[in-house]
Amino acid sequence: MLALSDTCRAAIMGHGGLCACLSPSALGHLRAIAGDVRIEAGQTLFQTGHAADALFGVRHGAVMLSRSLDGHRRQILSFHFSGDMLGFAAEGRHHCTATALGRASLCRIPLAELDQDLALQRHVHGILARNVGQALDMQVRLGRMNAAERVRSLLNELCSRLGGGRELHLPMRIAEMADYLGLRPETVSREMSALRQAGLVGSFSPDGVLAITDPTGL
Amino acid sequence: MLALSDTCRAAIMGHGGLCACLSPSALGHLRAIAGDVRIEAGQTLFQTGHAADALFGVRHGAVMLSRSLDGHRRQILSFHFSGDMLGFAAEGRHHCTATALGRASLCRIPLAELDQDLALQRHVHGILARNVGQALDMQVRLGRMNAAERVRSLLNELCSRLGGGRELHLPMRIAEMADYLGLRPETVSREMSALRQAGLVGSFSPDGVLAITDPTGL
DNA sequence: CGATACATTGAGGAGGGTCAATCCGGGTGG
DNA sequence: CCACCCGGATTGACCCTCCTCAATGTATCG
Repeated sequence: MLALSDTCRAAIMGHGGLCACLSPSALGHLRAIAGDVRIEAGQTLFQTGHAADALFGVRHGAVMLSRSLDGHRRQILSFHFSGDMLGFAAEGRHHCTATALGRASLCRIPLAELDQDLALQRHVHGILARNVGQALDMQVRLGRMNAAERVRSLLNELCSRLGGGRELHLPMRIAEMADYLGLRPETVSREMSALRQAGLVGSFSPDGVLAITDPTGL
Repeated sequence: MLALSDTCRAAIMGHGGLCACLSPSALGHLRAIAGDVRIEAGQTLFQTGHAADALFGVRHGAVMLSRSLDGHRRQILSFHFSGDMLGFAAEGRHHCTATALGRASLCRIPLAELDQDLALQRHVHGILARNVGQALDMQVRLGRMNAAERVRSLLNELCSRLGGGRELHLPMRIAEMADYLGLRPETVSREMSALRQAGLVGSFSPDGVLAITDPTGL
């Protein structure tokens, strides 16, 4: 098992990552206080309304945050990959549910520990501010983009966040993309087919690998 | 002119307000560092991309945050009323534009001052976390609600935030509601008419006053 | 009193939802 | 090794919600 600092450094994210831009001494402290969590695909890390007593950093795998409306309408709020943080809550209660998209491992930083560390606290504040910015991006997507634009912008986002050049490894299924974009799975599939016919992407293999034929064209 | 503490105390908001839950001594300090800003209807407080060097608290009036897509598609991200804070930015740049809905007065807290005050900083962190929660509410609205549900939830939100019992004073026009809800003005108007015919709301006078006939029915 | 700005209402059309059939790859069991 | 099954992606046909465009109503202001 890799040490916390190693796994977090391994994350490419220049921004948004927790450990990426911490000093060695701060990293040492963080390693001392951070716990370890592993969850299987589909399991939840926390649920809406649960008490929030820790922040989490994704080491490996992918986690999604979601909320459901009257039980059968689901809105996926965000995807979190290696190096990303999640678990921010207001008034001590989680306002969404965190579910693993595949097997995932995370580090766990108790809020009590966070209160002790001023530098870490400021760092987390910056991450939180960026989270707000991403939430606003989503509002524009959901409020003012049509289906084709939504799918393209999602692929763009995933390309830049997951890297991987011409092979985009999607950790989620069409159904999750749809619930993230405010669309139906059929609509997402149709738009993907349109992109394929336009020569921008290749085939979408069932193990989640999508070939990006024309990265700039997206 | 009212003193800062007075005007902020006047704000009813139990949560989300800046001054509401500060101790008298903290309030004194805040009054010492906070500046004063007044803007006319339609004027902007800051714009996307501008350097962010201060937070703002609404004293009187209403302010909206918005972002525009290719110039002619606008998404309104949030409305801010008396007692609300705005101006949170990531990496020192504003990621949206703040526009006054009517004549508005605000207090201005330089970020440099904020760095000095630990208690205030923690307080602001809490407000920021709540802002994230509201942004997630919007994602559910925009992604998974139909037109009727969006309009009703907006009216509900405004009722609870603006108070005023059976007379809801709307500081924005139909066009702004539409750009907030991801709809067209005509659609919002139609849904309002439907609520009127259902007996839930009364007439919508051109000065922005909407009679709430059945507050619980919403 | 006309002019302007905005809300309202109507008619028609398009985008995306809904439902159902089909396809496709992988796993299972004979 | 092959038939079968199963979950999910794909595709098609149809329909409904919301958008679009245009006309009308209405209050405010010069």
